[in-house]
Amino acid sequence: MQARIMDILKKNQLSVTESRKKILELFQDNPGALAHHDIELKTGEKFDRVTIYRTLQTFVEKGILHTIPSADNSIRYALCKDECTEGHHHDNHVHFICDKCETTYCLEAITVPEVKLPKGFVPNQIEVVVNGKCRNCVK
Amino acid sequence: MQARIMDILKKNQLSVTESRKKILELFQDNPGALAHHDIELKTGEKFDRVTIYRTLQTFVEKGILHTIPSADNSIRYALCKDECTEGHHHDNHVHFICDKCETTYCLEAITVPEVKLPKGFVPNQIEVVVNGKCRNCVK
DNA sequence: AAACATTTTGCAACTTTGTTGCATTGATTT
DNA sequence: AAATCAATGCAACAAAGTTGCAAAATGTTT
Ligand SMILES: [Mn+2]
Ligand SMILES: [Mn+2]
Ligand SMILES: [Zn+2]
Ligand SMILES: [Zn+2]
Repeated sequence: MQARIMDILKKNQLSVTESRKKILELFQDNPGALAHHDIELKTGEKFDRVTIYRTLQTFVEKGILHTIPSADNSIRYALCKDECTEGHHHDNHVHFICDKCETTYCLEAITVPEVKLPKGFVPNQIEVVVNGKCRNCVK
Repeated sequence: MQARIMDILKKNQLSVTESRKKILELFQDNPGALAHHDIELKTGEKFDRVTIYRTLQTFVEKGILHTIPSADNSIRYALCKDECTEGHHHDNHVHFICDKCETTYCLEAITVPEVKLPKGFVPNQIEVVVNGKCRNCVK
């Protein structure tokens, strides 16, 4: 695990710091996505809020994390697969946000469908976010 | 136009106030979606920020406006079609956010595609948001 | 392993965004 | 036009996000 984390940082030419290690570790240990606020809680006052903002920003730029849009004003972040590189994300999978437990899943196996657009519109990225009950909350 | 606006408010049993009329008017005159901040600007200090928050909230609850998720922490709002009612939205169309001019379009003609989910996940709502260049910015 | 150069961090100060309670104002009903 | 009820604006706050800068940590060179 620890090795994996170092690798990711090294590969992206990022210096290995406490906060970066800890935050990456959080994402590796957590099944779902995390919002800024979740990270603040889970790191327990250990790092400054500003550091967390900057770390997340760096990770997104480097292609280590991707963002998941939402209609509740709290962007969620999740680990990218290896194909993502600096400035070039390829996270074309569907995301699922549970209405009950709020867990956000990367459904890696479900790729986003084709979408036909009106004449003149040129797509760059397509986000598909599904809300509903997750497998733990459905019952 | 003015008639239309009164109708909408009346139909939803909302009292007809300056702010509600003005904000609805904004949405009718604007082709795309608007974020809270846009509305503040376009109404020019005329209404209290709190009033705008509450008006938007009311309109969403009543099925007059729907929200469009984004990954930039600013929810956009757009007019619903007539089928939407209190607590029951049916805005199952694709949204397009232009990377250049930031305009957000409701592509009413494009309905959201089917999405197969893993076993145990029960969908409630599906949001499809496309980023790219709009017909005015492409060229 | 020390000294140097370069990043990253934490703090402070600030801006922006969002929330809540309450008195005043405004809209609707009689 | 009075009475009733709902919506607004204000104040005071809480939460989220930004920026500049000195101090600390990291990586690199000797
Ligand atoms: Mn994902
Ligand atoms: Mn729409
Ligand atoms: Zn759940
Ligand atoms: Zn455009």
